[in-house]
Amino acid sequence: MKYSNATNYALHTMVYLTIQEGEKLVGVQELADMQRLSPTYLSKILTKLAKGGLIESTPGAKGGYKISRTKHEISFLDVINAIEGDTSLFDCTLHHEGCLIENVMREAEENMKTELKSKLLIDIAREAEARQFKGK
Amino acid sequence: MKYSNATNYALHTMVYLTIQEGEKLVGVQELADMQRLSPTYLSKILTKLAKGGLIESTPGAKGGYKISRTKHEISFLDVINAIEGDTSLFDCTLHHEGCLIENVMREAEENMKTELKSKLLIDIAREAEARQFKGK
DNA sequence: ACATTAAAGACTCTTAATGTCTGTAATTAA
DNA sequence: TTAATTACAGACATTAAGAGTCTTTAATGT
Ligand code: SF4
Ligand code: SF4
Repeated sequence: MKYSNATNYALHTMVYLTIQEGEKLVGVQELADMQRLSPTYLSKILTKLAKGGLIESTPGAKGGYKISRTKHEISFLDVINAIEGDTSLFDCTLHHEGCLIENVMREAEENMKTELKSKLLIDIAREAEARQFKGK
Repeated sequence: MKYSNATNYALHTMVYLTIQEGEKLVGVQELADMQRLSPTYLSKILTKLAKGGLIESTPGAKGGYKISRTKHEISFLDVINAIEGDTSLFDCTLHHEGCLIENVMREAEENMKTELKSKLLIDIAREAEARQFKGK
């Protein structure tokens, strides 16, 4: 029970794209080099992010990816959901009416997700930039 | 990224054992029937719970399982950890100094876990009994 | 036209989860 | 002492998901 590596790659990618300035397009090659991944593999992850509306892609020469226009609202949860899907961690298919076990699990998971929803990429990106500026 | 079925089985088993009265021993056969599982498979799960100190086993004829003496302190988190291990959900092996991504993920996970730690089996068991009593 | 780039899909490989089967050791009952 | 019952351990098979590669297609700019 772990988050997939793909989620990790997606988060790195998203932070990287968030930091980019202006409308500059970044190709999958650059993103893959940064994380030492195969471009084709990362490509699938990027497609998921694009389908989730978190990034925008431009095909063709000089094409690439850039962060979505909703840049300032994208949370960690958004990224995770785009990759992992937004299914519940605890999946009892039976769903008995008013199940106490499900209630506990769901509530706990909810606590995690509200936290992930409150953390925005833009904040992390700013913090990362600030550190770099301080030379730390 | 889901909790394993084993965790589900473990939770049901633990609630069931918590509800048992006195020191009555319950065999794996009964526990397996209850959940419509193969006894041998459930046996492995029970062994994990026993190793985790959540239940106590007695071998031999008339043997079986009963809830641990720490009955009143066992939380959902205890059960989950006994089955899934207590590793982190987000496993970046690199662990860069002061990583912002890890910080966010760890904090969110912590929120879930504190919730799971606060929920005790005994409370769920009591609630379940109360419902039964009310005929609901 | 040609080079570049994202997108899609088929495919393989690896790993973890799920589950079965068989045998062993401990305990009780006869 | 023997037999039945039960937990425990380990080998094994099956399945499902994740991780990753390769090839082809479509879109875009030069
Ligand atoms: S009681 Fe809850 S967890 Fe158990 S089978 Fe029913 S719905 Fe699932
Ligand atoms: S920055 Fe954080 S998440 Fe990324 S590789 Fe380093 S430790 Fe892992």
